[in-house]
This record gives sequence, C-alpha cells and structure tokens, in this order.
Amino acid sequence: MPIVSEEYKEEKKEQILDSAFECFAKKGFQTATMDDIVAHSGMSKGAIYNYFSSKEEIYLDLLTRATDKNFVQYNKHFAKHRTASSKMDYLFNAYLSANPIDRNRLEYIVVFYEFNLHSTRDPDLLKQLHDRKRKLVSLVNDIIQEGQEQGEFKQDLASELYAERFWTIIDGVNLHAVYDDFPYYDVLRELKDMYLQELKSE
Amino acid sequence: MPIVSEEYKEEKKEQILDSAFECFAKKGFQTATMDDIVAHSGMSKGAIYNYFSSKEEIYLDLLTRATDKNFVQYNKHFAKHRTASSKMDYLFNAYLSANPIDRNRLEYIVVFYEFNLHSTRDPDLLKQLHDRKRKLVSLVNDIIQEGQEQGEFKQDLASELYAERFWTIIDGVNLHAVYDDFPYYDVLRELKDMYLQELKSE
Amino acid sequence: MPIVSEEYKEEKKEQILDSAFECFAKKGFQTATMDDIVAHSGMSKGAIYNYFSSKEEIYLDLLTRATDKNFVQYNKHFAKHRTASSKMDYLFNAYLSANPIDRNRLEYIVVFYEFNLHSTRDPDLLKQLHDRKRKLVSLVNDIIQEGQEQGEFKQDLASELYAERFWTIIDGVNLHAVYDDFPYYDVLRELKDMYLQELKSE
Amino acid sequence: MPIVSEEYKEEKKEQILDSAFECFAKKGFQTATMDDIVAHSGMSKGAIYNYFSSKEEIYLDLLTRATDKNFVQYNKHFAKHRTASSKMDYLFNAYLSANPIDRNRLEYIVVFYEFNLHSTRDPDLLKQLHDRKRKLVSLVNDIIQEGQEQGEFKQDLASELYAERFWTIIDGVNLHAVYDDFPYYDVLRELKDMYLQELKSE
DNA sequence: TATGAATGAGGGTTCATTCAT
DNA sequence: AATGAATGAACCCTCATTCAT
Repeated sequence: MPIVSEEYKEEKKEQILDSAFECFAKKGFQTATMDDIVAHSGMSKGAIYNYFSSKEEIYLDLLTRATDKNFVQYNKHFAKHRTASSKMDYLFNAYLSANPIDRNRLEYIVVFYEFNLHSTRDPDLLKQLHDRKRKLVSLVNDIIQEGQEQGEFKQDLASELYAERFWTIIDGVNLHAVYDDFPYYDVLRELKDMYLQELKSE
Repeated sequence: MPIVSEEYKEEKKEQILDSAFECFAKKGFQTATMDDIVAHSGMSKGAIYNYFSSKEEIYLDLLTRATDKNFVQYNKHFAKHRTASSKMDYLFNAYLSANPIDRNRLEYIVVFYEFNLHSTRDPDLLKQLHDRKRKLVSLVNDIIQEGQEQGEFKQDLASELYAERFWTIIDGVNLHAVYDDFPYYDVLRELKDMYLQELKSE
Repeated sequence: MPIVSEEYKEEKKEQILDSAFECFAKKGFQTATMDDIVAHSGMSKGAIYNYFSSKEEIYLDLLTRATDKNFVQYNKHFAKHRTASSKMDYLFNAYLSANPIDRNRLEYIVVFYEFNLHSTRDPDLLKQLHDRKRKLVSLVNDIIQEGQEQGEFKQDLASELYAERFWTIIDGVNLHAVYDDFPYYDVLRELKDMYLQELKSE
Repeated sequence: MPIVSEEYKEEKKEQILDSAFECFAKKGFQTATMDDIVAHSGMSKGAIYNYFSSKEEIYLDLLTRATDKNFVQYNKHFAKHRTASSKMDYLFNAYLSANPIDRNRLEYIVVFYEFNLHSTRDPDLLKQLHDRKRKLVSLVNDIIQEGQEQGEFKQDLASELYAERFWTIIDGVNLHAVYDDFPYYDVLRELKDMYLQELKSE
C-alpha cells in the first residue's frame, strides 16, 4: 500500500482528528484515551501514532485547525462585504445563526473552552492562545477602525477596547450555550443591538 | 459516639479543601493527584479518605461551597442596600473591584469554569449547574423586578432575559481575565455602563 | 499495615532487588520486564514502584550495592592481614576460590559486565564506572605501595600500572568463566603466580 | 531467475550491516531500532527485511562476519611469518597497535562483548560462541605447539592452557579499554613481556 | 481516627514485523 | 525488489482507592 499520496495522508489525519474530536467531546481531553480514539477511528494504535506523535499533538492540531478554519472563513466572507457595518453584522450573525442546541456545536464549545483553560497552565500553549486572541481582536479592531474612517462608526471610541468587548460578549454567550434553557438567541441579539447602537454614529 | 467534635471535622474538611483547591488550581482536576493533595495538606491519605470518599467528591464539595459562599455573601450585602440600583451596582462592583491579575483569582476562575465544562458531561452535575445558574439568574431577576416595581428601572423590559444578559457579560469578562493583557477593568466598566443605561428609566 | 520500620522497608527493597537480579540474570536488563520482576517477587507492580522509581533505578541500585558490598568485604578482610603479600594473596584467592561454574556467579558476572558495557553509553553511568574503577585500582595500588615500603615488593615497579594489570587479569578471567570448559582455576592460578613472581623481590 | 546478481545482493547486505553496526554501537542491540537502521542506511524497511529476516539475524550476521574476518586476517598474516615467536608477536602487536581510544574500536569492543554476554542466554548462540572460542584457542595453541616443536618455546608447558591464558589477557585488556584513562598500551606490553618471557626457553 | 504500604487496572507510547501496492 | 503504512502485543509507569495496623 505504501507510497501513498499526500492527499491520502491528509485524509487519514482528518479522519483521526474527527474521531479524536468526538472522543474529546464525549469525555474531555484527559479522560478520553487513545484506545477510545483507536476504537472510534477503527484504525490501529500504531497507525495513529504514524500521523501524530502524541495525544497532546492531536489535541493541539485539532484546535489549531479549528481556529485557522475560522479565520479563513471570516476573511473569505469579509471580502464580500463592503461596509464595516455589514462586516460587524456578519460576525454577530455567524453566532446568531448558530443553532445553540446543536449537539456538535455544544461539544465543540466545551472542547474549545476546556482547551483554553487547559492552555492556561502551559506557557507555550498560553502564548499560542494569546496570539490567537490578538488576531481575533485585531480582526474586529480593523473593522471598527475602518468604520470610523468611513464615518460609519463613532470617532471618539477606543476601537481596540471595543473589539475586546465584542469577544467578551461572544465568549460569554457561548459559555452559557451549554445550559439548554439559555435564551441564546434573545440574549445575543439584545447584546448585538446594544453593542452596535453604541458603535454607530447617531 | 463521635470522638471528635463536629467543628473539628469541619475544620479538617476545610483544610483538605484548601489544599485540594490549590492543587486543582495549579494542575487541573484530572492532573492533580491525591498524592499532591496529601503532600500539600500534610495529612495522610487515609485521613483524607475519612472525610471524602473520592477525589471527585472533593472537587464537588469545593465548588459547591464556593458557590454557596458567594450566595451567602451576596444576600448578606443586599440586606444593606435599599435600592435595586445600588444592588446592581454592588454586583458589578464585586467584579470590578476584583484584581484581575491576582494569581489566586485567576486560578479560581480557571478551576471554576473547568468544573462547569466538566459538569456538562455528567447529568447529575449538569443538573446542579442548572440549579445554580437558575439561582443566580433569579438573584438578578429579583433585583430587576424590584427596581421595576420601584420605578427605578424600565417597566417594559424582559427582566429574566436581562438577568441572563448580566451573567453572560460577567462570564465573558471572567473568561478573558486569563489573558494578562486583557483590559479587564475598562471592558467591564463600559459593559456595566451600557447595561445599566439601558436598564434605567430615562 | 503502614507505619512500618526502616528494616521492613530495607528488607522489601532487598527482596525486590533479589527478584530483579534473577530476572536480569535470566534475560538481561532490557529484555527482563517489570512484569517479570512483579511475577518473580510476588509483589504488586505498585508496591515495587513504591520502593524504586524506575527499572533503571533498580538496576543501578543492584549494581551499586554489589560493588559496595565487595569493597566492604575487602576492607574487612584486609584488616586481618598484616603483610601486603597476604593481602594480595587474599585478593587472588577471593577469585580463585569462587566456583567458576556456580550458576549464580555466572549470572552475576554476565549482569555485571553487561552493566559496565551499558554504562559506556551514558555519561553519568560512565562517570560512576570510572570512580569505581579508580577505587579498585587504588585498593591494589595501596597494597603494592605498602609492600614496597615494607620491602616485600620490588621498589622499581610502577605500582599503579601494576594495579591496573591486576584488574585486567581478573576481568579477563571472569569474562572467560562464561565458557563452561574454561579452565578457570588453572588459568587464574598461573596468572597469579606470574603476577606475584614479578611483584616480589628476589 | 534472479534479477540481480549475487554481488549486488551481497553489497546490499554489507551496506545494511554497516549501518546496523553503527546503530548497535551507538545504542546497543536492544535499544537500537529497525527504524534507526532504516534511517542510517537510507534504505526502506521492506528492503532490509528482504535481506535479513529479523533484527536478531542482522546482529548475528554482523558478529559472525566480524569473527570470520578476524580469522581470515590472522591466517593470512601467519602465512608470512616463519617462526612461532613471530606469530605470537604478530598476535600481540595486532592488539598493541590498535588505537585504544579510537571511537570506532571502542564501539566495536562494546558491541562485541555485549554480544558475547547476550549469547550466554541462548543455547544456540552459546554453542557458536564456544566454537569460536575453541578456534581462537586452537589458533594460539597451534602456534605454541609449533614453537615447542621447533625448540623456540619451553617444552614442559601445557600449551592449551597457555593459549587460554593469552585470550584471557586480551579480553581483559580490551574490556578495560573502555576506560579512557586506562594505560592500555603499557599494561598490554607488560603483560606481553610477562607472557612471552615465561613461554620462551631460557 | 490516622497511617501509608499495597493494589492492579489502565494509561500513553514503542517497535519488530507484515504486506498491499 | 522495493516501499513505507499498518498492525497490535508488549512495555514502563501512574494513581485512585483500599485496608491491615
């Protein structure tokens, strides 16, 4: 079988990551075992270790990819939007349109935030976390500044601080999504209105 | 025929919980071992198992107590405040006055949110989490309704939804506190202003 | 059972070391598994790890103890001997009287020399090996110099070099003891005669 | 209908053995992995298994060849020497002229003696070891007997025992060569003198 | 109550060998 | 003949929990 295409290998990696994600989602990173991933993926243990050198690496790759995918998606969409307002709208809507009680989404949220908290204890991971956070804040900050330049948004607003506020809100809402009676949509929409109202010039 | 008093036992339990908290904070629940707790507490393993029947129980007790302490504290303080406004103020200030870069506080945040996410996977724990959440929402909801009745706050506001929004904001801010460059104070204050402005009658 | 005397613990350690030795003897350090040692000792795996933190540590302790025991034995016996000659005699006889086809002795030899060769690849172990070697050479060197001072031995002899020669011979003979048809006794006796003859003043 | 010539195959085998030796030298037989050999040789895993059926077989072949090469070399050289004395001289000099601190030589020594000790535990290997030893002893025994017949050496000397003594010395010296401060040359020369002096007729 | 030695299932990882291509 | 991905038994070690003292 050997001498196999890069795509084949990439596909295998994805397969492993998919299985790993489900296992981490179901049990958490620490509690999920390599045997779980083996069982779920249907591969052999050795095969998995051919693609990833440790359970931790799988975890990292999983989260890095998710993050990267997000960024790519954002940037792709932003290209289609002309105004800063519509970009902000798009960002909010990305979360507003997410089905809050979708099993997969909840699992993703739990795994994702667990990873963030976990990273808190490892300087290397914390560094990555910071970088990612900075990029996210920049993403929004850029939009706000663009809006300010275009006269869409208030001029006298600390744009970076306001960008931070955006992610604070998003993370707050996401976190509460794990409560199945959380009025996700309503709360987020009101927060969106509140946020945009203050942002936009009267 | 208990040989030792209840107070003695309670004291011992607190001692264990303190040590356990530090261990969980430093390494996380899964990674911290009973041996860590033994070493930190200076007690013997058997002694600890006399007071708690498992590591999980320690974890649970720890978080339950923290939550309870919070409630007691809130209620104690609310008794001193006359108006709903001042109660809301107190709540926000409880978080505004917290030193966001205090090591202990950060550790507490991490352990606390990890526990929440962890609880997601266990129906019993999730139930507890829900109850706690409901109580927190009620706490704020009661204040808002009180304020509405007193004419302090807008009448046409969905009070419970607004209460949910409060905790969403708080959790968002708390979560971001783990980033050492997060402008915790500024973001929270602005969110507070935004929140209260909309709440109060013009 | 806990709170146990130091002797008890030392005894346990010895027990483990005994089992480990037999396993290493039978299969070699790398090939012998912790499960082998567990099975042979009749203890649980955890128990063994309570006394030694790794398989390597067991190996090291085993060899260190053997070496130390040897030194103690030598020094104890030297105290009884008055002349340098009789000390040299004692040393040679220690090896001459060893039963060359004794199973235990052969196993010991194999394990011991394997350890030496193994140590070659680890700077720390190599250092220990060197130290041990230096002590052994000193031991003989001291005797030779004592003999020279007393007029028993030739004056114009490089004592340290001659001490090195002693251990070279011993190790050579030991190594050959693994061949069951090796005329251990005869070869060693002749080498002894040859060695002492050149050492002693005419 | 072999596609490739025997020479080609032999060449490949040598290539593998060379790589294997370096790996075994660097890490030891047990610790060196097939992947190490693969990496070092630049061949594929499958290719190596086409030439050798197991790691053990590589090890065996390696050592057998080394031994055989030695014998061929000895016999080739002996053909050039007329007297038994000069043959003994040659043998000693083969070791005296070896650079005792040559990295390669030390590695060879370690691998070689490790193999001997390893063989101790496998009846088949032990048999091979014995045969080799017997051949080595015969080699020297023949020389001594030749010398005795020619009147070069003492008549009343147990030639085989004396041959055994030769290899005992050589192995002792070799073994000590792993200590970088071992006065290899001096010790061996003195042992040689001692050995030959007793061998030769006065 | 307190002690800490003992237990042993189970964890992550390795690696000689196989075999489809 | 050559490739290297796949296999899975086996390895060393951990650790929550138990229990004799």
